[in-house]
Amino acid sequence: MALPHAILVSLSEQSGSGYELASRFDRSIGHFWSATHQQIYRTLRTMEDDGWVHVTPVTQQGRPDKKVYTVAESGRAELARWIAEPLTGDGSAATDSRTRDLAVKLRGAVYGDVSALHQQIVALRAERAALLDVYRGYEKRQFPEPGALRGAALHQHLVLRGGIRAEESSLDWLDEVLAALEGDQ
Amino acid sequence: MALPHAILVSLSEQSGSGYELASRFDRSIGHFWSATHQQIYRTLRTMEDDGWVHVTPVTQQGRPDKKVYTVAESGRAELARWIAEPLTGDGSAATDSRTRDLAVKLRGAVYGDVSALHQQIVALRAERAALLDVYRGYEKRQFPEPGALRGAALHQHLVLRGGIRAEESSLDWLDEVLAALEGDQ
DNA sequence: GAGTCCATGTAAACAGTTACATGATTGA
DNA sequence: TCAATCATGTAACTGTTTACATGGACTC
Repeated sequence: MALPHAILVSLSEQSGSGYELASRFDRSIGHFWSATHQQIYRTLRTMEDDGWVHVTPVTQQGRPDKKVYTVAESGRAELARWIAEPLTGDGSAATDSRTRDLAVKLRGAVYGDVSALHQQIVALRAERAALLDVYRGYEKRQFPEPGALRGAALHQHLVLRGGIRAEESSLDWLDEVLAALEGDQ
Repeated sequence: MALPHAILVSLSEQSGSGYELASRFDRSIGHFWSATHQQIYRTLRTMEDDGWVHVTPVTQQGRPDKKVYTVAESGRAELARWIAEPLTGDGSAATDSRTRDLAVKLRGAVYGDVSALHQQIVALRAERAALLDVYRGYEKRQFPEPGALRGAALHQHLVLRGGIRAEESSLDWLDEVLAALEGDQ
C-alpha cells in the first residue's frame, strides 16, 4: 500500500496535523483514495517511529492542542525512492492499487524522478490496453448480437460493458498524462 | 461487503466448488472484483454455517476430491432481499463499494426485483453526477488556465482529470444500464 | 439546546493479501 | 523435468471500517 507515501506527498506540500491531513485527503486525491482519521493517526505514529516525519506539539487557545508533522530527511529520501520504484500489485482492475499508487506518485512527482515515473505509466498503459483487448474479446465471443439480448444475458453484458468503459477511460487518462508530461519537459 | 452475495449469484447460475468459484470470479465480475481462493473458502464455510448453501462432497478419480456448493432456499431469499435493499457505503469514488455491489446485483438481477434495482441505479447516478459537479468546480477554480500549467500544478491537475474522467465514465455506464433495463421490460 | 468544527485517541471487527503446505495428473 | 491445473486448507499479516470516548468553542 502507499498510505505513508500519500501522507509524505501531502506533508511535503504543507506540514500539518493528522486532522488536517484527513480533511486534505478528501479534497486532493479523494477521488482515488479516502482515508479515515484513524488510519492516518496510526500511520503517522509508525512513520514517526521510522523517522520519516518529525513532530512538533502545538498548544492552541480555544481549541484542542495538536501535533504538527513535518517530513524528515529520511522521509524525503523514501518518497523519492518509492516514486522511482516500479508499480507493484496485480493487474486486475478490481482492487486497482496501481492506478491509486500512480495518482499519488503523480501528485508527488516533483519530489522524485519524473522520467522514471513516465516509464511506469507507459508500462501500465500497455497492461491496461492488453486487459481491454481481453474484455473486448469476451464481448465479441459471448455477446455477438448485443441488440437482441434480454434478461440475464443482457445484465451480464451490461456488467462487462462497465469493465470495458472503465478500462477505456483509464487508458484515455493515461494518454492524457503521458502527453502532458512530454509537453512539460 | 458483498462477497457472500457475489458467491450466491455465481452459485445460482451454476453450482460448483470453491476452486471453480475462484476461477469464475476472474472471468465474470473480475473487472470489478477479484477474490482469492482463501477468501472464498472462508466465506463458503460461514455461508454454510448460516444455511445459505448446501455442500455435497464429490469423490473424483485422478483428481483431488471436491465439495460442490449449491444455493439453499434461505440463500435464495437472502439474495433477493439484498438485491432489493438500497446500496450502502459512502459515496467517495475511492473505495467505491457501491459500483462494485451494483455490478454484482445487476449480474444477479433475475434472482431479485429488477425495478427496485432500477431505483437504486437512479439514486447512484444522481450522487455520481453531484460528485462530478464538485470535481468540475475544483477544476474551474483551481485550474482556470489548464494550458499554462507546469510542474506540480500540472501534476495536480492531471490527478483531478483522472477523477473527472472516472466519474464521467461511471455516469455514462449508469445511463447505458438504465436505458437497457428500460428497453427490456 | 442542538449541531458542527477542531483534535486525538482506543478497541474491535471485518476485509484482503501473502506465504506455506500437500499431492496427484497432465502437457511441453 | 519443469510447470501448470485441480483442490483445499492453515496461519500470519496488513489494510480498512465502525463504534465509542472526550471536551471546549462556535453557530443556528
